[in-house]
Amino acid sequence: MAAAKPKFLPLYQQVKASLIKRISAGEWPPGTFLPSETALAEKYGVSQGTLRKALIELTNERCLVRYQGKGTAVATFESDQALFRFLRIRRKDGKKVQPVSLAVSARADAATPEESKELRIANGKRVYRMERIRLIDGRAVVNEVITLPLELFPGFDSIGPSNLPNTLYDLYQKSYGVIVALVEERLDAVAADAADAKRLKVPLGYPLLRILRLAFDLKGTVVELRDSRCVTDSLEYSNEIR
Amino acid sequence: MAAAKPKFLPLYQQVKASLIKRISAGEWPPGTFLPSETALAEKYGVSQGTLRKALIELTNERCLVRYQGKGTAVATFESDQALFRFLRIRRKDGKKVQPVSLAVSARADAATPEESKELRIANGKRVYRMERIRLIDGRAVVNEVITLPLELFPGFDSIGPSNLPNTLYDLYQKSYGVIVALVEERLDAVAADAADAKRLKVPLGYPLLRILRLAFDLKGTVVELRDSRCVTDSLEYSNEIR
DNA sequence: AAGTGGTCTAGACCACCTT
DNA sequence: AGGTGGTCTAGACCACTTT
Repeated sequence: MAAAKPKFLPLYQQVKASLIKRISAGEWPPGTFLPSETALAEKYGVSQGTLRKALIELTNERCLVRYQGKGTAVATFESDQALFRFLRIRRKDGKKVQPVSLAVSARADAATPEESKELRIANGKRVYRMERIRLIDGRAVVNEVITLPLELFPGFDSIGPSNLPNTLYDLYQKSYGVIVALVEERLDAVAADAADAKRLKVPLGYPLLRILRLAFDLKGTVVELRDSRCVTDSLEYSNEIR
Repeated sequence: MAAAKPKFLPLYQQVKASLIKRISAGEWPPGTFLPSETALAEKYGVSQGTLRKALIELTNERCLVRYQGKGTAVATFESDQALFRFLRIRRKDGKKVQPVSLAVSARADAATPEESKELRIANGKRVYRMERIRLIDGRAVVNEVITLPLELFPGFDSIGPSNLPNTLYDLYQKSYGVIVALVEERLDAVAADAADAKRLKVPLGYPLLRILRLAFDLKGTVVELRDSRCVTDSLEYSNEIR
């Protein structure tokens, strides 16, 4: 292309940024296919190789899925791979687990100072707060509080506590167009408090693995705060660092 | 119908495998530069683009570092970025820490059944076992046991316990050509035992974050087992999932 | 000015999926 | 057979580092 640009940003980065914007805007809903490489490349006025580079980066970032012979689709949270993408809890023998969730409470409320800070919203803004227990093999092993900024999830409080699905990220994406692209987790060891002891049926002071999670969308906005306290008798948190 | 799958390995993957082999063999020691893309491409009889694809993958896997205008070098563990690559422990305010190590004991021994299993070596093979404490801000916060298969580190037992450097991976690489390319960590919460209590100056039963780490080299061989038990009063384990 | 990696192009062919 | 993404090539030009 002959457009003289004072920009330093490589062409494929510009294309990538544009694609992120269009995907975020819902131009291609989750699970649907983008136009082919050749078609997109022509629309953008770049070569197929340049466009491909943008698509490959978005694929590496789990935003797209490419199928040889079929096309390129916007990623969903439905596939098995995606389901376990953010779930680092495993059995100590290495086997994967699919926890069952049990809602304890769920309601809209004003954000606590800590929630405001973590979610990066103004103090006292309205949030939706869910408490739930997660069971593995019928035993309560996770005591969890999930907080959402209501601004990003209008009408979320009209969903009854008992109607919440097991996999929330799929709901966020399908109903609100909120795509969780990155989570940040901070772990430490804590002693079980009275609520933990009651809900998880462990003695007071029992060592729990605490996981504080922040979820970010494609543009880097914080979309969820999650505080999980886990009994790790038969479970462990598994991580790979390359 | 047992359809024999015709193995099709792309050219750039073959080149990549060959480069891994040559780097592992020490043909280009850590920190030194490889021949230029054009030179390597000609030697392999492939196009520059194909060779570049191999180099870029190795760069993504932190095995190489590419400098525009200068060349491509074998990565080391010296840079600040590399130093913190496997260190996920941070202060709770997010600040990085550089722990100081204090050797408690270090000696060769026969592998315990658990060590054999984790290191994937025959039962009773000789290992080198190091116990150490790690201090942050002068306070003992990590109680750690590190086990190495002596076969991979001949003569390691001749290093005195007090001569061990703070950053072991740099030593592995420089003295034994062992490049740690990937670590796998499994975390849980445990209660402090008598040894923990004494060394970390916490009450018996105090909640500790336990990190079991396996380190792998470029070819996927287990090269180190590390069992760390951490006081997380002012520290946390930080992780990002994409 | 020369050499390196980084971007971009255009075209060929291969592997895979669908019709 | 036709379309899709995956690999491979050859060449051009740009950005950066060194001489």
